Order: sequence, then structure tokens, then C-alpha cells
Amino acid sequence: MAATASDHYGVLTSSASVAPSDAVNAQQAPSYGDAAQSLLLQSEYATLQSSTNALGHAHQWLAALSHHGDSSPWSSSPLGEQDIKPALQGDADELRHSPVLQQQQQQQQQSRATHLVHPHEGAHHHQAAAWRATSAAHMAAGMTASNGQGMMYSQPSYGGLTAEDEHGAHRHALSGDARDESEHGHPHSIRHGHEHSDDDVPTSDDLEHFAKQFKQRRIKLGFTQADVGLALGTLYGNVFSQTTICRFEALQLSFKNMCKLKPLLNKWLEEADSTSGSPTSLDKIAAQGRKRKKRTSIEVAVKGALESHFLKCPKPGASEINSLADSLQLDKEVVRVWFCNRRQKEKRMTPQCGTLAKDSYGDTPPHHDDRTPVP
DNA sequence: ATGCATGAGTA
DNA sequence: ACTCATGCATA
Repeated sequence: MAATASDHYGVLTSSASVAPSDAVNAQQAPSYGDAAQSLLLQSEYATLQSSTNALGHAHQWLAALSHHGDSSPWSSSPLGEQDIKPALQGDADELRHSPVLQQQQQQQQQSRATHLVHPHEGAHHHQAAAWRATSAAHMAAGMTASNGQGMMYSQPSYGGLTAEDEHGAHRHALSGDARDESEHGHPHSIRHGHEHSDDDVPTSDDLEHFAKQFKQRRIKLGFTQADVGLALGTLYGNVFSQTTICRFEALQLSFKNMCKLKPLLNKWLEEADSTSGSPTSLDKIAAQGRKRKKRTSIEVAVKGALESHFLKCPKPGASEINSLADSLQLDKEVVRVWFCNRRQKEKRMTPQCGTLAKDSYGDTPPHHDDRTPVP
């Protein structure tokens, strides 16, 4: 009985009829705490939607069809229209071809994730704590030329953690001086003499602090998360959504991702506060209706079931997924995606002990989050 | 603030 | 088929 809205999703029906409200004055937020946030959020949306400003670079919507033989059921639009991505004039590679940290660490991830499959509960611990605990200490562990990758900075946040996590060796992060450790970690680290002061892999603590500062300043300056995202686009060519900014502030991104975004946000901060008074260019890109599968709302009961299975086996096989989908009356795709998202979630730093995650397995030290809840 | 979704890049 | 970075749509 899941309320899967499968069949039809009004492609560009709903979003087209946005109220023409001029809610662009969402930038007044003085200095409230969290309360103001929710209000701001709403405004953000109004802003974003009403000013349907087709900028030079809208993105994606590259027609999900004709990709791999696995054409999804929801890409069956009678319209044969192909939406080409509006040529990005200036900086063509704005999409997501990040220069640094994008491909190097995936392998390490894999190695860690592989041992994840555990038969039953005795070992159903999680490795979600990777974050701060390992930030700098393991830095020097997995680099050196051994991996054949040649050269890359070091970013084995979770990589080396695999084993360490098991015995729950250490827990809390070393602070600022931690980064120095990474230097001498290996006697012959082939780190191409690259010591800058601003852009060198930060520690999780750094990120945590920065995120916090960022949010506070952003609000002080009267900007919404959405504004920042757009500003980054017009300033450096990388547009980001409110979601991403939000997740950054909440540290709900992977370590790597955080590292990548930090510099940009940092620049924006400088810019924003030096220009505090000028009407920054408000450019908004809008989603020009394109078929995206309607978000399926999974009922709580069903979610619970999924959760249970996740604890059992976070990586169910195709057949496993099939039976699950069948018993829960959900699309196989939906179930598959659910698991993917669930796994990703576990990888973020923010401790989300939903359901029944309890420290019963003896080797998991009592974790407490020292994220000060913003005064 | 978050849940479900898409897509590029990998394995 | 998975991971990872991201985002629309929603609660």
C-alpha cells in the first residue's frame, strides 16, 4: 500500500504556475538563531521560483533517456524532445569537472566498504564515525607512490580507517596542530613541496569550525543559503543549490566534498562582507521543467522495514532487492535508490542514529557530538 | 532541513 | 550496479 506516485508525474505542470509574488526581500535576517532559519527557507524558495531568470547556464536535464540500455520507466516521455544543455559560454566546464579531489579517493572508499557485509548482529556495528576521528592522524598512511596513482595530495580520511575503526582505537580529533602530523607521517612522503597556508587539506575540526563560522556570518550578512549558492555561480562559475549549502553548514557532506567547497565558500565570504552594502547581482537559474520522477513517499512502516533490512545487509543484491521490493510493493528502482541513499547517509559525519543504533557492541566508544548548537 | 532522484565516473 | 556529488521537491 505504498503511495508510490509512479504512473504519471505532471512534467512541467506544477512548477510552471508559481505565484508571482515578489518575495525577493528575504535578505533581512538580523541575527536570529534557528528560528529564523525556517522562515528564511521559505523565502528562499519564493525567490528562487518567482524570478525565473534563465541564466546562461542552466544545467542537467540532459535527457535521462538513451544513456545505457537500462532506460528507466520514467523517462518514457512521449515528447521526443531533446534538451541540450544550454551552451555555457564562458567557462564551459562548469558542470562538475572539479579540478581536484574527485577521482583519487574512490578506490580507498571501496576497500573500506567491501568488508561491510556482516552476517548477523554480533558485528552490525557501523563505521559512520569516520569523520573527525581520523582526519589528520591517518593522513600519511595510504599515500606514497605505491598505489600507482602517481601524485595526489593526501586524503585518506576513511581509507585507512577500515581497520582502525574496528578496534575503535581513538576517537577524538586532534586540533590545529594535527595537520603538521600529516607532514612527517612518512619519512619519504612524496608530497611535492606544497605547503600553502590556506588550501591544504583541512582537518575535520577545521571544517567544522569553518562551517559554523560561515553560517553565522552568512546570516549576519543577511543572505540565504540559496543566495550563496547562486552567488558562487555568478562569481566563480559553480552554481550550487540551497541544499548543498545547507548540507555544508550542517556538515552533512563527505569529507572530501567539504574540502572542495570550503575554499569557494570562503572566497564568497570575503567578497560578501567586503561588499556588504552593494546589491550583489541576483541571478537565479530556474528549473525549466523537465521530467524528473515524482518523489515517491515511502510510508513510515515501509521505511522501518527497509531500515531493518539495511541493518542486516546494507548492500543487498539485485535479487534481494527484487524480493524486498515485491514484498513492500515498491519499485525495484525505488528500493535500490533507497539503499544507495542510505549508504551515503552513513558516510556523512553527522551522527544519525535512527531506529535502534545503540552501543551494544562493546567496541564503540560513547560518541558525543560537540557541535555547539549555535547561540 | 531532508527525502528521494539523477548522472558521471568506476569497477 | 555502485559510489559520489548534487539537487528538485517536500515536510
